[in-house]
Amino acid sequence: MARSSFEGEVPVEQVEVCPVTETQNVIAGKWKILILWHLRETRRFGELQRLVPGISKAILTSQLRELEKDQMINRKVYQEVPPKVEYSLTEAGKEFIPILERMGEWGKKHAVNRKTVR
Amino acid sequence: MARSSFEGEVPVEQVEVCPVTETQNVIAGKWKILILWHLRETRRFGELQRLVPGISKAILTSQLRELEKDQMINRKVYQEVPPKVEYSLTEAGKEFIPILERMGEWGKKHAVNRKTVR
DNA sequence: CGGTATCCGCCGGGATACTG
DNA sequence: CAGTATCCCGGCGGATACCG
Repeated sequence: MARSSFEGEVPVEQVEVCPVTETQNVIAGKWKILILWHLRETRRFGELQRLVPGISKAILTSQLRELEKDQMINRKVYQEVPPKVEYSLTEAGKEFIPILERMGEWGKKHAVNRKTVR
Repeated sequence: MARSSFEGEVPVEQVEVCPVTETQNVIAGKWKILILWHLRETRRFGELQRLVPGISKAILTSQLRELEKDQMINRKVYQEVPPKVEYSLTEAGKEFIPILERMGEWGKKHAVNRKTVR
């Protein structure tokens, strides 16, 4: 997969990336969709942890950091004691919500009884 | 995560599944989006392998089997020598294409320079 | 309160060889 | 031509303990 360093191979830079797959990668984390969904309203860290049942602090943090890197969410730190951090959607994140809604409609109609375990 | 068998725990069946996440899981395979995209037209196995550069027979087969289980694609076997198998989208699969298109638009606009490696 | 740091298990995907 | 059958590896996600 263009990972070789043989001479004559296509340089990695030239491999064309599919924007659809790139988009999929942005939301590919196990909890990211739920997180984005709840971030339609600004939320604090602990609030998110309550809203996403079963997630640990460590994992929630890593998912949030990745979403932040991909510029889906903003992270606002209030310098006070006790600490307070607020997360919200960026413009890109907001524009993604309609897609989530369409995925939800499709899912209710078609992905109800899926067999593949994942 | 509701995997325990402790008494008093919520039975797995009652755990509410998010239809958006379920939808995400359907297309979560590394090559599935590309495969679905090319299957807008009916394709043969070897054709798909040429259209999805870098995928092996084994992996292509597994991705196709999963898509089939999730009822995104049809698999039609022609009983002849040499073998011939045609893949096509189901109705559910066809209805998913518009979502892929919207993901593509979003991706071209926002996911161009992502930092997260995946 | 909102995080890090560390360790670890699982499984999705890759390589390769073989087949009806 | 269109697949199986194996073996293997990296990395995501989970558990737990500690921190400013």
